[in-house]
Amino acid sequence: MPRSRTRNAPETRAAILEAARQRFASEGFDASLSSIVADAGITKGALFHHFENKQALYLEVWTNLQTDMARDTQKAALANRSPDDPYQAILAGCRRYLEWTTRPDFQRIVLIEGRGVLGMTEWMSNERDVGREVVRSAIGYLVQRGLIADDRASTLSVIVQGALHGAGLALARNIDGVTVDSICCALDSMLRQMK
Amino acid sequence: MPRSRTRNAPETRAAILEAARQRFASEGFDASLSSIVADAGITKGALFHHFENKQALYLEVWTNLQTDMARDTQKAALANRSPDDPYQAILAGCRRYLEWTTRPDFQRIVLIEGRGVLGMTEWMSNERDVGREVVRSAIGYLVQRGLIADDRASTLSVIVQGALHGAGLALARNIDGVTVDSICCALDSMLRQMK
DNA sequence: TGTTTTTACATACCACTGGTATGTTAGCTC
DNA sequence: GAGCTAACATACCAGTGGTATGTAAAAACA
Repeated sequence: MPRSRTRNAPETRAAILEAARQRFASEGFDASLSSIVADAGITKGALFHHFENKQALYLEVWTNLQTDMARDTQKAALANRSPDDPYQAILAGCRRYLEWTTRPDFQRIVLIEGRGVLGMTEWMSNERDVGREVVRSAIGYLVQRGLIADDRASTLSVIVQGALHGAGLALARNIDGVTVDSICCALDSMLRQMK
Repeated sequence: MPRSRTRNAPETRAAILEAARQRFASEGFDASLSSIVADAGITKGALFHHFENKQALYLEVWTNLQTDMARDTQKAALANRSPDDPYQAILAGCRRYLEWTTRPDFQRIVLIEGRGVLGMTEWMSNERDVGREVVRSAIGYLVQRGLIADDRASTLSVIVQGALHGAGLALARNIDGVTVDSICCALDSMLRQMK
């Protein structure tokens, strides 16, 4: 039933995004727009007024989750800086990231479906990969300290990001022998041995 | 136009799979079944006779690519065994895997869309992850040699797999400073320092 | 050999989807 | 207070995955 209250564009937009996040999290991209607009209490007209198409809506949900995670992860890292151990902060960020991978909406929307929905063009070419930027800046921090060679930073970044990604998925899948602690332990020695 | 030749189930099935692989590689899961059956020279009746639904068709295309890659990778590893350096074989396998990540169909179907299409249930719960088995057996080889602790094998496996995955995607995305050689070099030191 | 059953498709059709074209109304501008 | 625009609602459409049904050939069986 369409809402009777006076119009309020930002509120409507937020309602759509929230409904979409929940539907996409539970049913994936296949979640119908009809169900989303019903949850949001509006109609398809409103949805297509605020978003160009279904992909654009998904992109915004995906981006929001991604940036929230990045911000939170970076916050955790900064809060755990230690003057005599540069790795402490990064490892704290890793641990925080692993917490995010336990969130069902993050799992499905960011880890599982996102890349496929956004497609080759969106996902592969552009610089929307916020996670990579975070890892990259963490590695840059180690480069600054002289702990990693400058020309290896890019390669090590993608490897660390991939490792974190795989570890998060493994946690989500409850793979035997893989725990948050076992991962953090492995990452610890892995990072400290990188040069 | 439906084919006029006498019926041949395996051939029809193969034609569907081949047409599906090409369409899924170029247009993604959104590729319509109409276009696939047209390419294969049959009708939707035949397709739904051989496959339960679109997902099942995709699953088979995905599985075939995955197993082909696994076989090829393992072959490359075995062909490069060296009596005095156990890492040689594994690194050869890694290099071969990176070659696979340059194939457009492998990129899109396995690396990008697969996990999303198959969905949480198929992808997360079951043991269809052939890549993980390959990495796991490689790590198991190092465990046998006493180079890695047994209880760390699982965790290190998911990390190595994730690193390879991320590296492959980075190559596909042409990220600055990331080359096959830079990755192999990083993996080399990473593997040798694992314990 | 004649009959029945099953396999391997083709055809016709349907519910539903994302998306569009067209209203309609509240609020702001001048 | 006339005109314009933002913010929706409504009605509709082409195309989709999927199904129900038809059918001919092969295989199984008598």
